Amino acid sequence: MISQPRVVSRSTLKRLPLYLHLLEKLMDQGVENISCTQIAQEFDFDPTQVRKDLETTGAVGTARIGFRAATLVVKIKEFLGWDNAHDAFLVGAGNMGKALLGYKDFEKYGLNIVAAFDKDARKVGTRIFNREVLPLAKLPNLAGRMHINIGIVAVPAEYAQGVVDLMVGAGIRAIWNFAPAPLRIPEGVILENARLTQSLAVLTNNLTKVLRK
Amino acid sequence: MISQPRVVSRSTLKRLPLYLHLLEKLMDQGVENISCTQIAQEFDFDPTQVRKDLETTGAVGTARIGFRAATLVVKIKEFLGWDNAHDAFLVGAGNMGKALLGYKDFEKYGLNIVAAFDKDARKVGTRIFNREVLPLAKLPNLAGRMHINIGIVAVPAEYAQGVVDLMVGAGIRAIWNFAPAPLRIPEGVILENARLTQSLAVLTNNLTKVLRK
DNA sequence: TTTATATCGAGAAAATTGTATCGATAAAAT
DNA sequence: ATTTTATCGATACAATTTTCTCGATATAAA
Ligand SMILES: NC(=O)c1ccc[n+]([C@@H]2O[C@H](COP(=O)([O-])OP(=O)(O)OC[C@H]3O[C@@H](n4cnc5c(N)ncnc54)[C@H](O)[C@@H]3O)[C@@H](O)[C@H]2O)c1
Ligand SMILES: NC(=O)c1ccc[n+]([C@@H]2O[C@H](COP(=O)([O-])OP(=O)(O)OC[C@H]3O[C@@H](n4cnc5c(N)ncnc54)[C@H](O)[C@@H]3O)[C@@H](O)[C@H]2O)c1
Repeated sequence: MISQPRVVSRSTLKRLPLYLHLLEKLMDQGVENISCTQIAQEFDFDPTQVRKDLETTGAVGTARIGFRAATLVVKIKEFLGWDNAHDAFLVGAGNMGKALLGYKDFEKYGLNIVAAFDKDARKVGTRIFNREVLPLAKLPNLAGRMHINIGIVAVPAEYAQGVVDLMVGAGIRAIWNFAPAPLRIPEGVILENARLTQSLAVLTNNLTKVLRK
Repeated sequence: MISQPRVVSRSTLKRLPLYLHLLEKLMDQGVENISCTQIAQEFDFDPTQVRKDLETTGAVGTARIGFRAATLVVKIKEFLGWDNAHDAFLVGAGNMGKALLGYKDFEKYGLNIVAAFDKDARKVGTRIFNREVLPLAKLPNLAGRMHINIGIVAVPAEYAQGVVDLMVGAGIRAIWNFAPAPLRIPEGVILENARLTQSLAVLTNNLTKVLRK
């Protein structure tokens, strides 16, 4: 069995997908081996940092050669839980919900959205990117029967807590939240916020500083 | 003039929008003053951390009372550059592009997407959420004339670098990138990646760890 | 009025994260 | 065959970020 480090920093975790995207691109181009130095150059990171990040996945390299790209991809995917797809329910088939439903690459990232839910009667019964839009009332029962672990929240902020409570009650273990609202979850449930506004904040703050000069 | 601290950490910058969302919610409920302790409780942060974050915006509180919510909102928005809207161009009117075009709250966050561009002839000429979809060839000229500072990249990864080069050539100063590709930009241009897969990586890694137990 | 308490603001301490150094090793160059 | 070079892996060091401590202050309670 592979023994993994007990703690991984969030920063490391967030850099791993970057490496993965790069590795897949390079492999398409026929690259077989890659060094931390090369990876670091692509992102303007420190090579040692890359090495440490890769170390957490359990990958081992060889001096003067680097790491085998194929092995690295497998190791990173394993580590992130992207080797087996997790089935997920999405609630809120609005603009963002539709974009997520239409994103084919999620399968590569271990995410398989199997159904959507909405409270809008006009949306219920339609199909979006080949997934049925179901009434919210059906979520608890279905989530249990289908062993759904991941719930995606794409409803307006004021309804987000209600949706989360429903999901948690239905046995969902991990929540990916797109609403800009602080959510309360019970111990043991995983909450991850995909906050676009945080990213935007960094952008506009930097831009403002540059423009003020 | 308000003298701002020279350096703000990215972490602080990313927490500020969280506070802002909370403050706006609380103000709707009639709250006038709020302490760092209260804010910290909402997010499970350390109160001192919140106090330091708020300090960077130039806000000052009073002992035993806390901060005036209204002042805090203004200060944070000022600091993030969300007090005046920045006009932006969006390239790639696909699933994600449409979601972004349809997001009304961006105005609150200082972002005003004024036009969309796409290379797909079937999309060009249509309107999405009341914004025209224009051919890519028109971008350089229009960006200059309209003094566009922000470019949003929502095209598939393999085309992202090309779009960025076009934007930079057109004088765009800041790029918000949604494609999972490492991009090269010249000195002085701001690049911010809105990488959803990073957030997903944290979620699935945590979930995998829990499920393995 | 006096005392208790919550909070700010500043600075110190601790923890975390990132960077540099160095020996070992494997390939390439001489 | 020997030297040089690139890289890994381990460890030490540095920077940053978070958390703790404490005095000052403003309100509320006694
Ligand atoms: N669109 C974006 O680009 C964007 C960007 C950042 C954040 N977000 C956030 O994502 C969330 C969704 O945004 P959107 O643009 O898709 O909004 P939207 O209004 O287009 O869609 C919301 C959908 O949720 C449904 N809904 C509302 N309440 C519900 C409930 N209680 N149960 C089930 N369904 C419910 C609505 O019927 C609608 O279909 C919001 O919280 C928004 O702030 C969106
Ligand atoms: N949809 C999602 O939920 C999601 C999530 C994460 C990341 N992303 C990323 O966002 C980007 C867009 O994703 P999407 O789902 O909207 O894809 P999409 O295929 O739906 O849309 C892409 C759009 O870009 C246009 N386009 C392609 N090349 C172009 C070019 N050179 N110039 C101008 N327009 C061009 C296409 O015509 C299309 O309209 C991708 O890089 C994707 O990886 C999307």
